[in-house]
Amino acid sequence: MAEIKAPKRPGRVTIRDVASDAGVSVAAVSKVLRDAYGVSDSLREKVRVSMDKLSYRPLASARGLRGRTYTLGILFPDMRNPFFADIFDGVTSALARTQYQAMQGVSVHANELVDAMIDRQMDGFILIGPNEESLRLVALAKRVPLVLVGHYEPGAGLLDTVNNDDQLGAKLVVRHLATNGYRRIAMVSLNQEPSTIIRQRELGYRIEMMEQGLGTAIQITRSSQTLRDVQSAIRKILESPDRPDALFCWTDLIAIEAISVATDMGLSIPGDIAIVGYDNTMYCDFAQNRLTSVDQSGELLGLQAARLLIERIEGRTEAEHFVVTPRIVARASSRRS
Amino acid sequence: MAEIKAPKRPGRVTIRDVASDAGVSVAAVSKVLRDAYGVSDSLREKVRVSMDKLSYRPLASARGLRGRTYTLGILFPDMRNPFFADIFDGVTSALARTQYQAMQGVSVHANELVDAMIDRQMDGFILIGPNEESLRLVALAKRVPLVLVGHYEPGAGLLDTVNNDDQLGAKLVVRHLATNGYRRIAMVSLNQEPSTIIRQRELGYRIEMMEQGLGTAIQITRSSQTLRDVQSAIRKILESPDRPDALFCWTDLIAIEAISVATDMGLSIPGDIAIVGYDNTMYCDFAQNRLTSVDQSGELLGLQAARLLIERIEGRTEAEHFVVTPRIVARASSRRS
DNA sequence: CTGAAAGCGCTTACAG
DNA sequence: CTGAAAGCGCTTACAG
Repeated sequence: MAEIKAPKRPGRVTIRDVASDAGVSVAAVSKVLRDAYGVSDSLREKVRVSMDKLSYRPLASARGLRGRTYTLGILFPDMRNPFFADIFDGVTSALARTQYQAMQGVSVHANELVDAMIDRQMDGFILIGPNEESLRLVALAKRVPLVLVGHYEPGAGLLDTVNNDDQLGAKLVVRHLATNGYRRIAMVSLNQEPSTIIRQRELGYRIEMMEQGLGTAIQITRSSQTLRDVQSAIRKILESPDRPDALFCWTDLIAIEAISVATDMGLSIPGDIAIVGYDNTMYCDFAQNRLTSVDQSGELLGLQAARLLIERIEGRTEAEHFVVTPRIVARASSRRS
Repeated sequence: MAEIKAPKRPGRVTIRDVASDAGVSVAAVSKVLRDAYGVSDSLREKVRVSMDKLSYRPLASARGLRGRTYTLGILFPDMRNPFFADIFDGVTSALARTQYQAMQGVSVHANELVDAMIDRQMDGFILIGPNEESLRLVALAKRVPLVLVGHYEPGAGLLDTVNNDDQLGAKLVVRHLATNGYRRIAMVSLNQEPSTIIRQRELGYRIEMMEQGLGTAIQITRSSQTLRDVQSAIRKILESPDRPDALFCWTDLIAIEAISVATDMGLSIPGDIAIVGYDNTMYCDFAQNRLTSVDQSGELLGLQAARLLIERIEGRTEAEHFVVTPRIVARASSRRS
């Protein structure tokens, strides 16, 4: 008739085991766990020893029921843009010496996934290049700590943002191309409406084209991100009678596809057409691409995003907006010999 | 003096709210949630209505404390290999109509991350190309449902595996190259010890080289995955006095780097050197690569992995090992004109 | 500084 | 078929 407490999670060491091993209360162990004050050094030491001895690991979801889970959600709009790996590297290194752990999610529309992650008690979120409307993002920030990478939301005091100066980046591209003698510079952009960074790049492109006296050559083509759409959009541009002599693509992956289409059509790069990307990903350096691109330090952006998010979670209430200055990295794809 | 129950999670609708709204017990709502039997249609209906009305979402971590969290961990060894995106697409589509949600993690060594994810109550794991030793993986499978993609573990009855026939894939490559007149076919492999799929590819390469009477030309170079190491390894191969006339790279990303190095050195592809990859990722099709590769249907692998994992979680105990037959996709990088 | 008790939002036996 | 109670592993006030 003994009371039977079947351990559901076989072998899992709980806070109770640690407490009894150390000869202290459960609450004391919890305090040591959270680095809370009000524990003597000797008690802390005893608990630490027991935790090590028993290889104790706190169950995040149990902690989350009252406090934090020390889990951050990092959301990407897709898995194929190589730039995101750079950002992720930054996040990883920022988290390395903390007790926070990153879980990633991938979804074109972050909304549902964020809800699912909130159900799973994430402490906060980094949204990379979110395709959501600003209003939704601001509403979300009311519920949970939020940092946006690649989305302008200057007015909002509820959330932090991390960006490069996209307008400047686009200007640098146009300036570089104009300096190299290109005139009919077209831009390949993205047709996702809420993307504020794309709009900034378009704006920078327009402004600098005017500045360079090339206003009449302004031509923006907006395409989805699917390989099929991108290819047909680019093909259409390159087949037009008044073919541009330079193509500014909003991200490297598109630029690489543009190189492919142009090559397929027998056009020489940069003789017949210059091609420039954005993000300066590893593919730019490959000899088959030699792609001029704008470096926006993805790793730095990721690092700052993680830092800002943790600060938020730990209590900061004023918004911070981190901006890095981009620089152009010229390669053969846009240099007239 | 009224009892104050401060709602910690402001605005969160709980199972209790639903129960009182529907006029039933908390246990009844839980049963509807879990699709458990022993609930009348009318009760179920009442509960459903209340859940919708209140926009109720169960808190996964609270569920996890006793039952499941309906969360799967998908672990990748890195974020830069484009093949993993194909696998992920398959996982995503398999999960679309289920209540399971995938969270991704990225880590060269899955071990620590899996522990962190177990702390976060994931119901099971898909490990993509794990770099862990078999013993550790088997031990892990004793603790939690586990499916391996890209790792052979035939003996183990505790875990499921999903693979393409890597040995056959490598044979197809050698056969294709030999048919196209290449003789000195070298292989660029990976120096990570526990990788069973790489060993299978090496084995297939060796066997088929012998088969083709090219045994004396067998040459395997093992490199790490860092850009730097890969480039210097390939450069060394291509600069050697008895330069191979074909390079079989264990994954597309390496092959693309090989194209870069060869191009840099002024070698023509496929005239001076043929290059073949593995995985048939989207980059193979680009005109600047035109890379021959082995298609192993990443999406199908991901789909099967997700299916097997859910089956495991829901009770299957015998192991299943899914194998897809690879096929070679020939492109210009290995075709002598 | 330390600990007993209540509670987070669910699920799980167990009665009825 | 339905529900009251105990419990999952933690944290949080609150006493002492």
